[in-house]
Amino acid sequence: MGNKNISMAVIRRLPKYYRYLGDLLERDIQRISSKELSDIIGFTASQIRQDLNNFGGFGQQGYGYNVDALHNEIEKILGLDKKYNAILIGAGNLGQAITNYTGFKAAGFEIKGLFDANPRMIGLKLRDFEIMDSDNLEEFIEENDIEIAIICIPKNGAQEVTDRIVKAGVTGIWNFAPVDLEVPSHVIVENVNLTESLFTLSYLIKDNR
Amino acid sequence: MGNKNISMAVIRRLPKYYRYLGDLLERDIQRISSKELSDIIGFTASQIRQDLNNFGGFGQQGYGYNVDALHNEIEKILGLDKKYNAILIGAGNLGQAITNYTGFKAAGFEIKGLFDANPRMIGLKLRDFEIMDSDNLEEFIEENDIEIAIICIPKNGAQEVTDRIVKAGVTGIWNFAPVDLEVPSHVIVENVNLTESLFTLSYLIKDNR
DNA sequence: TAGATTGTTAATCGATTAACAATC
DNA sequence: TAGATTGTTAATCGATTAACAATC
Repeated sequence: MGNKNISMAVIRRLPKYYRYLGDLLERDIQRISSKELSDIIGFTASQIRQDLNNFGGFGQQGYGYNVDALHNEIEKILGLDKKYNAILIGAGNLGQAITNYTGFKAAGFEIKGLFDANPRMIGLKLRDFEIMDSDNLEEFIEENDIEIAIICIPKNGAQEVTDRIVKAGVTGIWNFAPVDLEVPSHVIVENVNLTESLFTLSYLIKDNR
Repeated sequence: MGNKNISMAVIRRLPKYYRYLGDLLERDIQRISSKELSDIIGFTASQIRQDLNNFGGFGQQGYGYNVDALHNEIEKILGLDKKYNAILIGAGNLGQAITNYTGFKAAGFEIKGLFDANPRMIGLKLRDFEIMDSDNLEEFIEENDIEIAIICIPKNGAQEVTDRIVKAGVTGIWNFAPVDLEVPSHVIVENVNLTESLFTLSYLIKDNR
């Protein structure tokens, strides 16, 4: 498990490389040097070469990088070629928006079911799914080999639900609840904390005006 | 404008301090040392003291920090006591979820209007708002002293809309479109890039299993 | 006062940038 | 081959951690 300790700073730049390389592909650009990529992506050429060389020597001296090949390499590095079964917990406004989010396909995440604790939500249809009762979470996770859960419930129930789904076998969580979930070390949590983002914006604006 | 160059690393920890201090307040805890806070928040005590001392000496030797006072200080530092007029552009799934998001009040952001470019959306009611035509963006921004825009439109139109609203007076953007917007230096952009977050999760899971 | 804990300086660690030999 | 650009080592910069005198 795991490569030779890639730093989080590097990991968080990978999706950006992937996106910019995708843009270049759309514009039919075949080849790019670290210097040219630097100009459009905003990292230094040196950093780009350092970052990429954590994973392999994808370039060629005197030439640069083949856009398509590098795009493919990063796709593999990010694990976008792998498939994962996922569920979404909390079918409120945000949960519904996330359910309709088109980015899952690219990441190989397939939502297999939606859950909510609110009796008024249970049974409602959203996309191809009937919203299920959170009581049945464990059973569903075990029967459908669910690895990933997307948590879109309020702060309060989040830790309890996390404990249950982790016990049932979930090893990755995309967490939209504004809490730092406690999980065993084999479980990965990626947080999207809208409040923290908004407060950061507030700070920067105040500081700016 | 601006303090003595606070690093982004520090700024992004501030909302977390604020949140944990709020939790302590709810539990009626009056006083906390950097060591105790370290135990619950996960930063080192040393880092906590360093961070806070960028903004002032809020503690007292031999005592620690008064939770309520510190919470208030950080509130001011984050600019949560200030009011900002905002609009939301792109009233699709995500835009609707964001519109209903309760965190704005805490940040002092008041949504004054919703916009969409899709003729089928224009005129529809969402919360207290009738969705307006994006054509009227400039007029509305100028007449209502809008400082902040929340961008929830697809990647493609985002830069064009940004150029228009910045010209009309917007100085802060909460951007949910998966693009790096180009803005003049007086404009602040805070990105929430769901795809980048999801891809990071994908990497970590792949690397983990 | 004695004990506790801050504020702050100094030391360490890690990440970014610069430089350049290797090589296509 | 000559020119360009990588891969990689070394230098720098910045952020985190440790240490401790100041002080409540």
